[in-house]
Amino acid sequence: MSTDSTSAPNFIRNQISEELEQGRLNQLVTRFPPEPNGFLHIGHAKSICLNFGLAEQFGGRCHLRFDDTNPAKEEQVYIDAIRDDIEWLGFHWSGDVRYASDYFEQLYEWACHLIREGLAYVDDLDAEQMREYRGTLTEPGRPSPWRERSVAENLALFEAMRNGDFEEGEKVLRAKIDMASPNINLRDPTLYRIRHAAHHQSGERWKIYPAYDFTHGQSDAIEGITHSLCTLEFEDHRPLYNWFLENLPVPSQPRQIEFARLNLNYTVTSKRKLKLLVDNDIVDGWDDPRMPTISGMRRRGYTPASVRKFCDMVGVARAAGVVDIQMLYHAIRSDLEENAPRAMCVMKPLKVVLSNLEEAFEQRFEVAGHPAREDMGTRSLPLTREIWIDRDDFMEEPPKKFFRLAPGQEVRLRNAYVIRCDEVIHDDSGEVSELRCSVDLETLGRNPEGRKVKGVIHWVSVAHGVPVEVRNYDNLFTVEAPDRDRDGDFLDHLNPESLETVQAIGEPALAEIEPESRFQFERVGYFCADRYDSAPGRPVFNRTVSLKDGWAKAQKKA
RNA sequence: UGGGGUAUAGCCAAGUGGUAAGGCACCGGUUUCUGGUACCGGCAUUCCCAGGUUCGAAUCCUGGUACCCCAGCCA
Repeated sequence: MSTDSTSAPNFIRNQISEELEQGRLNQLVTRFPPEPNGFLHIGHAKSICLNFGLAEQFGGRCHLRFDDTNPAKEEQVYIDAIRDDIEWLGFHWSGDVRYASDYFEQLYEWACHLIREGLAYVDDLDAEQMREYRGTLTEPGRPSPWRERSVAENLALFEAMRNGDFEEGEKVLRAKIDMASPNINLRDPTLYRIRHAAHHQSGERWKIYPAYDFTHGQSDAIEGITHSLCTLEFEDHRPLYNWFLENLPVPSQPRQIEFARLNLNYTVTSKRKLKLLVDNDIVDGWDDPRMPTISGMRRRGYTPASVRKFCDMVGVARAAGVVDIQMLYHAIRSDLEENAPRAMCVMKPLKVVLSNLEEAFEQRFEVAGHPAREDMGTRSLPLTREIWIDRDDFMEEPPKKFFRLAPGQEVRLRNAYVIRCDEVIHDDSGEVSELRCSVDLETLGRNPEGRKVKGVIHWVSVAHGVPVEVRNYDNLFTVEAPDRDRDGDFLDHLNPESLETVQAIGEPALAEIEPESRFQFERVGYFCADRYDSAPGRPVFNRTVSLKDGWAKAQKKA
C-alpha cells in the first residue's frame, strides 16, 4: 500500500510548517511518552503516527521516552511490549530509548531550586486533609498550615524525604502557587511523594518520586522537545506546564499542544478497562486478537500500513468524537485486497460427489495467487470426484436470486468447472448430508452455451484438503458505546460470540504456511496465521475481517 | 458568570470574508469465474440556535444552547 502516513493536513501540522517557514523553528523535535503500565492501544497508535509522522515529514526527530514516575504500576514487560509495538508499526525513535527516570537527579535539584525561591514547600497534610483544603470546583481552597515553612526547613525536610526518613504518605513536596486559583491544577500541586518501592529502572535509589506535572515539561525541556503533543485532558495542565518552564532554569522552552484522543465505537480504549479484561481472563491476554491493543491487532492480522492508514484517515483535531469501526475495517480490507494472496477454505463443509467423474479422476489447475498481481505467482489446485463446499452455498429451497447451488441449479466451482446439482441426500435426521452433482466438462475457462451461470463458489478436494483451525473474531462488545453505560458496567455488553472456532478445510497450499502469513479466503474474508499457535503443518488462522457481504445485506433488507 | 474546551451530513474531517474538500457508511448503476474488487453516479441551498456587521458570513460581532474535561500523594 502506498499510503504515506500523516499526509492529511491538521492544525498541528499547519502550525509547525508555518513556524518552519517563518524561521521560528529550526528543527522539529517531538516525543512519544508512554507510561509502561499497560499495552499500547489504537489510541496510542494515533499519537505515535502523529509524533513520529510529523518528525519524519519535517525532517525532525522523535524521541521515545517512558514516563516512568510511578514504580507501583509500571513493569519491564510493558516497556518491552511498547518498544515492539512501535517498531512493528514501522517507526524509529531518535537516539536511545529515554526514561523520565534518567532525569530524577536533575528534577530533584530543580525541586530544591523551587524551594530556595520560596516556590515549593513540604506539606505534612495527609491525602484526605489535602483534599479538604483544596476546595471544590466552585469554592477556593485554603492554604495548608505548613505552607509558610522556612526555606531551610523545607530543604532539610525534602532531603530527609529523599533519604527515606519518612513513611509513605507522611509528607509531600508541593508547589506554592495559588490555593484560590479557578484552575484546580494550580492549587499547590504535589511535586513529590514518598514511595518506598523498587523502580524498574532506578532500582532502590529513590524513596521519593516526582509527579507527572513536575516531570513531563522539564523532561521535554531537557531533551529539547519543541512540540509536546498530548491529549485534551491535559489542557488544564498547560498553565502548570508553563509555570515550571518559567520558574526553573531549563535549557529550552517546549510548547504543549493538545488534540482529541481517539475513540472507537464497539470497543473500549482505556488502559484501565483493557487491564480489567485481561486480569479477569475475559480475553486471552493483552494481545488477544479481539483487543484494540496494537499487539492484539497485530495478532488479529492487521498490517502496520493499515493501522497507519487508519490513523491518517481519522485525522487530528480538537473535537472529541467517536470514530466508526468500519473505518478501521476499511483500512485493513483495502490493504489486504491488494496485498494478500488468495486461497480457498471451506468453513462449514458439505460433501459434494461429482457423479459423472470417475473414482480416480484428478485434475490439477494452475491458479493465480492473486487476480491482479502476477508477481504473486500461481498455486496448484487439485480437483477430484469428491469435494467440499460450504453449507452456506447450498439451499434446498432457495429464495429468488440465490445464485449458488440448489436442486437443479448450476454454479461455477471457482477456477474450475460449472456443476449442476442433481440430487440431495439427507441423513437420518433429515439434515442435508451430501450432494450429487454433474460436471459440465465444456466449461473450463469459458461460459456454458445458451445459459448464464451467475454463481461462483469455493471448494476443496476431499482427498487433498487440509484441516485448518479457524478463529472467527467479532467485536468484543455488542453496543456502540460500552463505556458510556450510565447505570451499568461496560462488561454487561460483552459479545458472547466474539470468538467462534471452527474446524475448516483448506486447499493444499495452506498446509505449510508460516505464522503471520495473510490470505484472503475467497468469498469469506481475510485471515492471518496466528503468530503463536500456527506452525507449518498445523495451520491456525485468525479472521482479521470478513469480506463485505452484499448478499447478506440484501437479505436483511428483504 | 468555578475554570478549561468543542460544535460543519449517520461517523471522522477540510475550510479562517468570495459562495460547503476528502474519507467511512449509505443508495443507485456498470464490469466481474470472489454476491468481493474496480469503475460511474447520488448523498449538507447550508455549517448548534437567534440576532447583527458586510455587496457578500461556516468564517467577523453580540447573546444563547448543547456536549466534553478538571476537585490522585495516577499519567
